[in-house]
Amino acid sequence: MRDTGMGAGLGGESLLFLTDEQLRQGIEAMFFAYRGFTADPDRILADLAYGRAHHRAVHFINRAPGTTVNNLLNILGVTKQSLNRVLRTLIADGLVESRVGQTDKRERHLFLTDAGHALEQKLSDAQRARMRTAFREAGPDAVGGFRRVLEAMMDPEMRRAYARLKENGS
Amino acid sequence: MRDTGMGAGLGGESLLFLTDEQLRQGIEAMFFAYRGFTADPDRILADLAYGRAHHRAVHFINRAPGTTVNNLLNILGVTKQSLNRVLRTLIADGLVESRVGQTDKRERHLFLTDAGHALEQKLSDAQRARMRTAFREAGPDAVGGFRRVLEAMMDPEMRRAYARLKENGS
DNA sequence: TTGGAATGTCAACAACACTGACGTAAGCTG
DNA sequence: CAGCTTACGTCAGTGTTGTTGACATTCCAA
Repeated sequence: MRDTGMGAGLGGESLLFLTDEQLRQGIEAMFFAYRGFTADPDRILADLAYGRAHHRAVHFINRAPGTTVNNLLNILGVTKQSLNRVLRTLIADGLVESRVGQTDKRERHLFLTDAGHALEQKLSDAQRARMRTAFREAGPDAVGGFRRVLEAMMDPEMRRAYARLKENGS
Repeated sequence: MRDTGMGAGLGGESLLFLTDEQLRQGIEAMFFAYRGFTADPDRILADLAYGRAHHRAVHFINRAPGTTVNNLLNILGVTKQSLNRVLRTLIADGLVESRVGQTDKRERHLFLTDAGHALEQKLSDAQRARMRTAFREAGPDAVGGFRRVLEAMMDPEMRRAYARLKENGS
């Protein structure tokens, strides 16, 4: 509060992007964009009697193969009961394999089966296609800004999880 | 397909942001950021026995006072039955007023009451605070890119709705 | 004026989140 | 070894939010 905008050595006029109206537009942009973001996978999932929760599980198991249930729980931010319902169907349908840990036998390590990889591919192809189009349309500079704002919007804990996954993938 | 990246006169190296890995990171950034985006209002709503759907309804009624149920339906992208349940509780609790249309008596025009405005203020204060922090952290250029990418990610119909709201607010 | 389209409401159901309680197996610690 | 904790799974119950289906009201046009 009581920030007149001259604190960080920024000229007052460059703070136009912090007006309430600009912030509201950012909020609405997030809302509408997220709908587009999930629309394509949702259509695919609807035919398979799966939902968004299954998509998320498959995505992160693919991203971090061998991850434990607890780890996945923290990333997804749901209760174990909720995740368990999803994992049970994925394992029953042969998309995910759960292996007892070698060093710690209490842990279950999760892997995608071939069928699981096929679904993951199908879902992420659709989602990446939209992301690719959006990135191409907006250009490289915009993509950098996009990523910086999103990162700043995350809870600190999620920012760490996100950073860990980034290292994982590169 | 078969786009070698030289089409629009861009050098090959500036297309690094379109690699699968970059796209995956964009996807995960959206996922984690959206969680942060909704976290603060969710906390407030939990105490009031309301959910995200109530927040969305209140937000857009505030944004376009007098809007019809049908109009709100299109913006929110849910069935009228789903919206109706939410509106019913909001009206019963005295946060929203529903007035029968003058020219077309089938329509209901929606308005926030004083109590409704108070809730909207409380929710959007929290959400704007996070957005403001993120915008400030990322800087004005990043905000422009953020908005451009999000806009490109929307379904065309939602992009139009978004543009209409923007004009409305300015 | 009659029949269809548009608008909105009520009822029932499914997906997915939550809490709370409990059970089992495995690891850790005094 | 005994007792505590951790990791995972499950059962039962509840709430929000989405869905379809059926229906009433109102408007408009043939």
